[in-house]
Amino acid sequence: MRTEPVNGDTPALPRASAQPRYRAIYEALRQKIVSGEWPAGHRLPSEPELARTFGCARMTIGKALGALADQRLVTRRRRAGTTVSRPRPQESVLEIHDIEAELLAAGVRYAYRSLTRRVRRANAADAAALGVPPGTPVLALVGLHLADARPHALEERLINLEAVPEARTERFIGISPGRWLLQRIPWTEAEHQIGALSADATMARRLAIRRNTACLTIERNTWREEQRITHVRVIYPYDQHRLVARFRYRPL
Amino acid sequence: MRTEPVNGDTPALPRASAQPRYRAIYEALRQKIVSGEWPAGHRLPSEPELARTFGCARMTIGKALGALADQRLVTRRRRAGTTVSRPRPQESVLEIHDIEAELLAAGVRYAYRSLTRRVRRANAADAAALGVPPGTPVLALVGLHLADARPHALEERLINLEAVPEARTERFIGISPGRWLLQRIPWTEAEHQIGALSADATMARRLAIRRNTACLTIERNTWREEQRITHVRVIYPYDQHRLVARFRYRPL
DNA sequence: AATTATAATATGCCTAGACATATCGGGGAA
DNA sequence: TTCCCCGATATGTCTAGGCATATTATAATT
Repeated sequence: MRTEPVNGDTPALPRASAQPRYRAIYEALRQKIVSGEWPAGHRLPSEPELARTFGCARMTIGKALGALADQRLVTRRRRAGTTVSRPRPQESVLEIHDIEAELLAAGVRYAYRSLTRRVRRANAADAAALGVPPGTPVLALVGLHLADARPHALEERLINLEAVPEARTERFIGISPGRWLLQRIPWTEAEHQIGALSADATMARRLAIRRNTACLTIERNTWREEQRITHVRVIYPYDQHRLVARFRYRPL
Repeated sequence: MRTEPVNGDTPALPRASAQPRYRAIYEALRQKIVSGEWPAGHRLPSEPELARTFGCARMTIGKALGALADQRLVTRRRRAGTTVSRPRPQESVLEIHDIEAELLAAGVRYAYRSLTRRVRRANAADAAALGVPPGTPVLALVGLHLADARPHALEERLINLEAVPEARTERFIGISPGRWLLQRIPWTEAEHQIGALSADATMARRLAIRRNTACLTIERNTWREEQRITHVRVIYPYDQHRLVARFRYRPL
């Protein structure tokens, strides 16, 4: 297929084409699949065969097929070969962003206002939410994310002071606790729960909305290896905010 | 570092260890980062250096470093080298599953009940939701996802009949429209919006909940290449359902 | 001092060949 | 027939070496 030998015995791709070879192959194979020419269950040619067809080394084919497998477009099994997957399950991923970054990206003036701040030993509720033994020292924060000086989201946060002792004296002036934590602690695991609730009187007052307005809630737990770092619940008035995510086929 | 030569001149890893070498290297480097031994901004040794240290080929190191880069733990730039990234942004991904698969996984009896079904030419609202010109033939469906014979979620769906003409005569008995579509059409792109709303009278009746209950909504648009396939809005009573997602560091 | 060429360096991509491993099929033994 | 072993096959991983390209540091020039 390819017809441009170069110097040496292994032509190292003097391509005028801007994209690497494995990607061109990835695109070509992907096209066969999404066009329907290769339906679900169709078996692709073997790596050595494709290598002959495309005139490249087997490893290059392997890289392209590996990418297709990463995208779940094909399934690969030794001896059985590579087959087109069933249409992908109705399952996708939603990115959950840092509120501050999100607002800044939208060109809005962002601020965080701390409402309450308490250092205490974890009570039963704290212990359950944060997943630490009762009595563990925690920092409990409530604050407001402001967009152009208007309430945008309400945040209720617990920080495990055993994991982050520096937080005990931090005042969170001009920086949100989320940002502050991220500049210090890399998390290795996170759990999210998304739900809905009707605003109670306190939430309504703080967010400047009517009582019983339907709100979106996001709870997030983060770990660093085995240690719990923080638990946070963010409450968004539904009419001001929607989580949006778009998933196009990633061109690698 | 490695001390077991094999036959030939290129020992092809007769490892007793179950994991491939590039993964062991990935783990070793990752440990340095998440432990804090290599803080953000730290520059890693170059590929040739690491290859000497670990006693393997440069390509194997490249695979391990590439994996770290995929996980956003490091940043790689030519000539500049590989550096430890800033702690990852507060951003994550949430998996949105097929309702049916989700319920089955939870060991619950699942059923779909069709409530209304209309074939029509797209009115203004249809056209806006589905993103097709007004007048395009569409199939409008409303149905209920049942868990153990109790209402679990309400689904409002539009299907573009130009993209999926077979849907015109399909009755969706015993199979949900989502499932049915997925068995036919692979989608290549999807957009999700998550929001909250208060149940109106109709929703409340269909879902057997009280009016004004806060509900979670998920809207999803899917494309196949450039063509719109379907638009769906699913409404979950908040007290019956939460979206949960957990993200641990993926061991490759 | 500011700008521009140049060399060095680290990653990115590729090749050809090799051994490793899972698994599918078929043939032979119980 | 049923079970087990064994060869064939396709992918998984690895090596050693090479050219390509972006970027940075340095030297030369204006």
